[in-house]
Amino acid sequence: MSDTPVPAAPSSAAAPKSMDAIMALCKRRGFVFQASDIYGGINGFWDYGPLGAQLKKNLRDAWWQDMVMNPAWGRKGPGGERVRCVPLETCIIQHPKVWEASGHLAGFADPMRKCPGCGHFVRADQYWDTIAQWSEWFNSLLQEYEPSVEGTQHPRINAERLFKWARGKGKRAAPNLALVRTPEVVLSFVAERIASQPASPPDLKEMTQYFGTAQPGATGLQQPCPRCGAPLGEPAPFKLMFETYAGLTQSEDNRVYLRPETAQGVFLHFKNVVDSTRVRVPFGIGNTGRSFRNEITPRNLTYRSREFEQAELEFFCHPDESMAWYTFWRDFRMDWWKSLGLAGENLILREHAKDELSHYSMGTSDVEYRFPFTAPGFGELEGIAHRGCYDLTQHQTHSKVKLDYFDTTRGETLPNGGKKGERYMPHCIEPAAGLDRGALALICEGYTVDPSRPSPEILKLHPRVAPIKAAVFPLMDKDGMPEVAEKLTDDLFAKFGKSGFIESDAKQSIGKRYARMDEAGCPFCFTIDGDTLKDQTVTVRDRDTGKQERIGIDKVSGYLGERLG
RNA sequence: GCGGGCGUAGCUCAGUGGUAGAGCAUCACGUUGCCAACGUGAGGGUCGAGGGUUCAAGUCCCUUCGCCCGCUCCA
Repeated sequence: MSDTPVPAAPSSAAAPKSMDAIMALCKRRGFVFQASDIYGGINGFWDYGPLGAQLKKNLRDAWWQDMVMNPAWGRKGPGGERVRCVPLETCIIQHPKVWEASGHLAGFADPMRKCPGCGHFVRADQYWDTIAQWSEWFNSLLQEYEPSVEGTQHPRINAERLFKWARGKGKRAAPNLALVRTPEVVLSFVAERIASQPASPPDLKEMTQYFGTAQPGATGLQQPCPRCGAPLGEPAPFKLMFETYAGLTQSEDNRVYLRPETAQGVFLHFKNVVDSTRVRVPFGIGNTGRSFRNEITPRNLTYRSREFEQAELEFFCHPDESMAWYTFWRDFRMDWWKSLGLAGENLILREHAKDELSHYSMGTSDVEYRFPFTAPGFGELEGIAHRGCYDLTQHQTHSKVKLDYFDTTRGETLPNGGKKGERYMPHCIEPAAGLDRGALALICEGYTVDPSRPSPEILKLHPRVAPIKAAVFPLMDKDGMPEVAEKLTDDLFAKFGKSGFIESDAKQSIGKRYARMDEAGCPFCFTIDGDTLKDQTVTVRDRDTGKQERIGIDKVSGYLGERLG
């Protein structure tokens, strides 16, 4: 160690963490590997190494514990009652009609049109909306039109102004637009069109297509790219759901889909759960599992991958209470992520604007984390959506099975003191978390470079999720210390092995062993030294501060138990 | 899908057509004994993959795969 003064570590806001350094650590220490690595990798798929697998399992277990087994840490719901949830585990492949009912099939099969000029994708069914709202050149060109003849949709054109636009502004805004490339030719086709059918002049849409077409006789009218003006290619369905076949033949009849979200499996069993479990609305059903989306652009390690794991709760309640439950879960989910170490300004709750909501949603919030690759912006960790009664209603309609609920605690009071009951379609609040994104956020948040320490890279994982719970080191590999260390290791394994590794290492210098544990995110190291043999005490070293204290060897498991949460 | 950058040891990277390299890490032995100590040694590479040019390719050309960044997409 040098004696030269070390400058204070820059604050996290001033120096964004290096994603490259985080990725190197992930691979070096076995958190994340590229899937099919030795075959060159496969785009959009990532595997977890030993530490990553355990980190993610700890995150999943924490979710399971805090959302299903002891929901919301025992917080009372809006009505003052205990929150009730039950677990469920549903298949990745479900009946294909499920995705028809949920809207995923239609939504996912949207034909996309690709621009050969700039590679831009446009949804075929939203072409005119897109061009009117987003296209710079279109809106610039629009200003060159004369006002339309009163009472018609047909703008009048002024060939001279359009020509000037094509030679000037158009060149920059829409370099590939036919009108810009060959204005004389295009304008002559337009003049021809107007002269041939004076009774029905071209409207704005037709005119726009003329401007995007170099040879209408040869190609027919084409639709120009909203970005660069080149004629868009043929619509092709862009399927965001993975497909396969269940059965002997690869026929249309046997086509099935890998689920793009776990939630639908839960809705399908709403009635089964009510009928088989003594639950009453309000209650929740929790489900974790893999989902699949054929993302166009997988990016940023596990942040957007094509196979990922969700942890979703579908919480069913009476429509009148739904907003209160929405608020309840939204606030709890934020607190939950904070409790795992994502405290501070890197975590925000973002309420969606009205125009951002799905047509059925009465409110949606995202828990968002400032990842190094999104900074200064944020990336979604979890969405908490008020889905109304949309899903149950959809499945009721498509399956023709009644999914409404008869609530015997509501309705008029009967003469005998009971309630008449009320039949209604429950509303659903859905906190849906991405476990891979969560694990990645924990790694990014924990990753710390402290140049003042001899081992600058530290992974400050919360003890509850840390894959290595503790390390036991004999200071020297002799004089009876290894034997004491081995006994303590066995003891800690028995007590804490279910939630993480207990490391033990006698090789190399103590500093090197501490440093290795810092980088792997191990929160506590217990060191057996010469004094241990005399007075039965060990030193505890804290990962985040490097500070040490001395405790009795018989107090170690209690000490650890308190802090692992 | 487009544009740009990159791909050489576990990690970070050098290598300017002519013998495959360094630091760190890993392992062994010795020394040391509370913060990546020191010494000596060892293992580890189809230079992402395939093809081409050349007497000769990590290096030049083509194709392809993957990662990163910017667009784009994200029901």
